[in-house]
Amino acid sequence: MDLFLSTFENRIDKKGRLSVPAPFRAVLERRCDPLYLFKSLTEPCLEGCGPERIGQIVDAIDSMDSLSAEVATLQTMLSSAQEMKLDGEGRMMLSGDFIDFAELDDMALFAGIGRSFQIWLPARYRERETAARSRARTDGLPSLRLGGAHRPPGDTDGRR
Amino acid sequence: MDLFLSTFENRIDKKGRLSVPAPFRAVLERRCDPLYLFKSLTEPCLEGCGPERIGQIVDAIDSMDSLSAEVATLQTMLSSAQEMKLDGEGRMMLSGDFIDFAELDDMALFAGIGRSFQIWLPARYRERETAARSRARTDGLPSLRLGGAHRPPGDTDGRR
DNA sequence: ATATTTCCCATGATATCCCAAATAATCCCA
DNA sequence: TGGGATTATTTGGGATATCATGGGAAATAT
Repeated sequence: MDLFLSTFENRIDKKGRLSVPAPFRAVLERRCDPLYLFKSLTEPCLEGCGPERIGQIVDAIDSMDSLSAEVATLQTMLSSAQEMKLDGEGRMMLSGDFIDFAELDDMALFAGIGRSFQIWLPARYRERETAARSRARTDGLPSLRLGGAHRPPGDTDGRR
Repeated sequence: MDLFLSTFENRIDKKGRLSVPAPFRAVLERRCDPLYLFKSLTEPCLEGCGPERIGQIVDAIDSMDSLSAEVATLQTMLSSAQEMKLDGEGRMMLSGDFIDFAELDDMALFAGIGRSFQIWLPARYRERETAARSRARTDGLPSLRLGGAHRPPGDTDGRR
């Protein structure tokens, strides 16, 4: 299973183009997946993912009560989602809406978080990162249990 | 699975014509589907879809008690539905009834929500989006099953 | 006949494609 | 292990194509 990991910082040129980091492109290309971006529901950043995540949202909507507030929320995600077409060099064009929403100017930070990634204003991402780390120090770590079944024998605990 | 995603804001010209966003047209053309519009049952907007969705509504009605109130409601959707014909440039003409119902003036906002899309007065759509986002921040996100292969292996859906 | 609607072409704005330069990462051999 | 060479990646800019929009003319209806 290949995942989106690590962070990358790329420039947004004056035409609004932004290179998708080559390792992220490689993940998508291997799966022959197009890239989707949408506005995060809870944070000032963009989320990037493949089609399976979008499909989950569509299916969830179909299986829910169409009058519920939750459906409206999921619809908001879809309405902000775009299939990004990449040019020959692996760049995408960010719409003005995306740029405004994430408050980007000339640099964008890609943060891989496994099955998806986020795009942040670099300064804001770093604030968040230090805040999260200091929270971890005072509040302790969230409980992490790594997949019990497929751990090699001899591995005694699931903490990092 | 190609879907209606993202939002587009287009002008209604003085002849009453409105361009259907090219990506939405592409979805319909690929399937050789005509476009249907009908009045939303629950909100002041128009719904757009292909024939399969209309068929679903018809089937739902057939399978229900024909005297129920729900059937009457669903029939309302069908009776407001129109097959839209597009001109060579991909524009449609909205009837006065549609314009009044969605309270449109000179701009229309298309919001893709997967298998269908909606047409809103832009300002009204934005209110609704803002409300959904603040709800998501306070109430949290609707639970989506993540990670689970939720699709049989070998299913090629979702790829370009 | 008059008002609409449909078809057709023109235009400007914007996205896409294509090639080249600059930067960063990797390799290879001493 | 160091350092130069090679390759991969990111960035820039000009040319081309696509799309939304506007208006005139032809067709249709009232």
